[in-house]
Amino acid sequence: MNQAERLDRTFAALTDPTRRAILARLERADASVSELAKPHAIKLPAIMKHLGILDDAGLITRSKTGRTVTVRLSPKPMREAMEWLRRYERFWNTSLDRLTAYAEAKETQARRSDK
Amino acid sequence: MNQAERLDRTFAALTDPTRRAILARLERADASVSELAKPHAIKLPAIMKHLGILDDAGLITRSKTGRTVTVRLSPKPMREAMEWLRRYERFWNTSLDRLTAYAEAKETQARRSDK
DNA sequence: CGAATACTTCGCCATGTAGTGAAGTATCTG
DNA sequence: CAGATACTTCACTACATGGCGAAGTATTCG
Repeated sequence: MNQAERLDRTFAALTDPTRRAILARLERADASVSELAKPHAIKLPAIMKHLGILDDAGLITRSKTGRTVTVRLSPKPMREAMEWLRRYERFWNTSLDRLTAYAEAKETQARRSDK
Repeated sequence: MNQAERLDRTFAALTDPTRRAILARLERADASVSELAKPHAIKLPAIMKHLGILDDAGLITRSKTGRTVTVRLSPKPMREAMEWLRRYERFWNTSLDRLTAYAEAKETQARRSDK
């Protein structure tokens, strides 16, 4: 799986509020499938699908002991996602005036080189 | 729109590689719709949908001058997304954490079996 | 053994996303 | 005015996601 695909799956996994809640819960401590399901109003099969998506994205690992499955956080892919976002830091730290000035300069430049 | 919805839309917008490429392009300079479309193998209507999704997520703004539309980056929602991810930094940075220790053990194990 | 527990899988439906070709609306340009 | 340019919208197909109830598989308890 390449970088683009990993980012696809990671961001996709993070789009759902139930999945973000599951990750936030796992940040505190490992949990079983039924413990993860308890706070949510949805049925187990839906939770299973969410766990499948989180697993595919590499954000959790699962291990079975007896009949209970322990889910653990494995947040490395989130780091990659965050590093992708970090590129835009300068935009949200720069004042709007400077940003607009920069944009307008670029636009003028672009028009000139077009002709 | 509340925080959860904004995160939903932001992460959803970032799942698609075409949209991430568009954002990366806009990071360098503002662009028209057709300029944004040029490097991609898909047709204009598909680009329009991507722009609609980026717009709904608040990641771009569009302004029409004559018949050309200038697209600008508006990355504030990305900051919120990044701040959500920052919570997990300790997991990928703290070597004393038991989960990280577990992950590293797994990795060492994997490397050993790779050789 | 039989029942309860903890998941897991199955089949189904509704909705959203990603793409297409075709047609429509403005706005320049010759 | 006619045609090219720059989008925009429409109608449609295909597939993934998110949910359900029902049924299945192990494991543990009484």
